[in-house]
Amino acid sequence: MSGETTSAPSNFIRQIIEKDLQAGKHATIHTRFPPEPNGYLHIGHAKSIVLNFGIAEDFPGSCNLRFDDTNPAKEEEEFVEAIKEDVVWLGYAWSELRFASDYFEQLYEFAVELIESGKAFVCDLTPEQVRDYRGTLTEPGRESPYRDRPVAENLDLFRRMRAGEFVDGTRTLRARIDMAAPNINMRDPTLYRIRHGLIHHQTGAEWCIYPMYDYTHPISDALEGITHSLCTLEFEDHRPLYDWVLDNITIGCHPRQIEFARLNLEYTVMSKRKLTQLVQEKRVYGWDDPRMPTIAGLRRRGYTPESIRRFCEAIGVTKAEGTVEMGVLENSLRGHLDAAAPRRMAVLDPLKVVITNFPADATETLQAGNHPKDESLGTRELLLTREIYIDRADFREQANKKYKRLVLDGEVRLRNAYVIRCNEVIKDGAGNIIELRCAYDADTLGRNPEGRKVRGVIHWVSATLGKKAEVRLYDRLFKSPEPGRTHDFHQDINPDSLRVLQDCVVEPSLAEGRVDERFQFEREGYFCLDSIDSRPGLPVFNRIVSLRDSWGKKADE
RNA sequence: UGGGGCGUAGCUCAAUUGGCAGAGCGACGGACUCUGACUCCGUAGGUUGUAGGUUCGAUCCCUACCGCCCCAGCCA
Repeated sequence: MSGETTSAPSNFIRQIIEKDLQAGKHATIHTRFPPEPNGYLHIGHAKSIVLNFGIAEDFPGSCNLRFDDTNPAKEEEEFVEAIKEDVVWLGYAWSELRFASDYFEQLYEFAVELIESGKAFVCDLTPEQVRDYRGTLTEPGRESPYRDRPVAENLDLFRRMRAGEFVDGTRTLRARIDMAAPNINMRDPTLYRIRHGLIHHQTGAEWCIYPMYDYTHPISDALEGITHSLCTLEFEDHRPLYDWVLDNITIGCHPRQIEFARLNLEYTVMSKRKLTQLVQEKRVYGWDDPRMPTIAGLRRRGYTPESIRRFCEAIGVTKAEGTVEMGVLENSLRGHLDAAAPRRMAVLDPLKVVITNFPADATETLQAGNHPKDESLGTRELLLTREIYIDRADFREQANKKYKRLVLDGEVRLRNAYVIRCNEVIKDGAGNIIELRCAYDADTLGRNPEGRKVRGVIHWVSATLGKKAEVRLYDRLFKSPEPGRTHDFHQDINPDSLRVLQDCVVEPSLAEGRVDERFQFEREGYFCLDSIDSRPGLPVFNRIVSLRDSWGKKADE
């Protein structure tokens, strides 16, 4: 499934890079995407991926995938693999695959250098004391009593920290910067902490001290020759520390950190903490639940990599934080699939129609184009029989003139087939409509009837030859555009985010569908086979997104 | 109340760095149509957060306010 490639729109980061290139600062551009493997990637990460990999593609240059794996308490191999799969699925190839843990030895050596130059010290304060000494937003902090330890003692203590001589929480390595700095990140930040008993997914039990993000990230970037280190806004305060680290060690590279606003999407949550909760509390079926804003969820839902890339380019990159309407994501999929998806017919809420003047045992084979505007997508055969299903919503006993589907004593066209007239409505004892009796006009295949206009077109499937299917309709996971804005986000969970339709009937050609195919069910939306639950005998379709519907919005029912 | 950021149409973003405030999406209306889709045409929508100042001229420069976001993990 391919689409046209449009070049990514410019943004302030690309402009900075262009200027740096013109100024001769760099020969080529190197970026990186640095996820922490403590959860699955979501659509917000996609924004960063498209930005970083997109820049590497366009300038051109390279982009590494680097796992920021400095906290083994939260990280797992499962997430490493899931993240790699997501990046590949989005259509990108990293230049090099790295782990921050690849640099643990070098990180240690740079820490020794900082100690030797008097820029770092081993601190014996407890976590509570450190918090106390740090001061507040408005008051300066106090210097640690261990701040002026002799270099030799610091060296010895740090070596013994590594050797495992001290208990968790008893000592840290701290940068020696300025406890009175108005930027709290500069108040002698922690560089290393002690963590015994953890099995790191990459380094096993080799280390019992782990470096902090603020120390690890700039060095990892520099070691990889990154030219532009792109991150989200909350790290803006950390940039002085990023620069301080690189300015105070012997390293021949100083990447430029540039911050941009993270993505917020209406009617969903994007924080890993909340997504993890949804999974653990079983509010969804897993990280890949089709209602989740994770890449895995969107993939299972049926979103195409192309549509996600389009979306990321459409929303732009700035420093102004905002919330993007869900419709923008949906439209990116519609735009891609309208051009690319073959059309099919599926009846989601079947109502039997007997075509009384159609021979009982006959089957008429009709040719139908797979796409109204693209003949290259070919044609398929439709099987018309005496008994068919139409959607319950496509019939009313009476309706006003704006309603252009089937009414009693009215006509409608069966998509790709004939015009029928409804002559009789059959009801059960309770007054429910259970069947329609219609007659077809044999002279209306591929042409309009003489002397009258039939405005409506509805979809249908043979009742005897159609295949049973389950269809899952998804709605937004939350009822509120900003879940948890003023309260606990659980209160905003939409109880009707999943509707399962068991008795759907689809045209026979859909029985052979493959998981990676997307279809437009005409007049309904875009659908794909569920990759997990679909079975040969009972296909399960996910509705990726409905068709735009300007009718439903107008007050009618 | 310290520090760092951000305020342009309903949403997301532009505006050649001081020269008539635009686009896409959405909304609304219409045309077309064997998908109430797609496509096409059109309309509405703005005190550029507010108030001053500089200037012939300010979204842009200056000042002061206002609002929102982030920061006091041995998380990232």
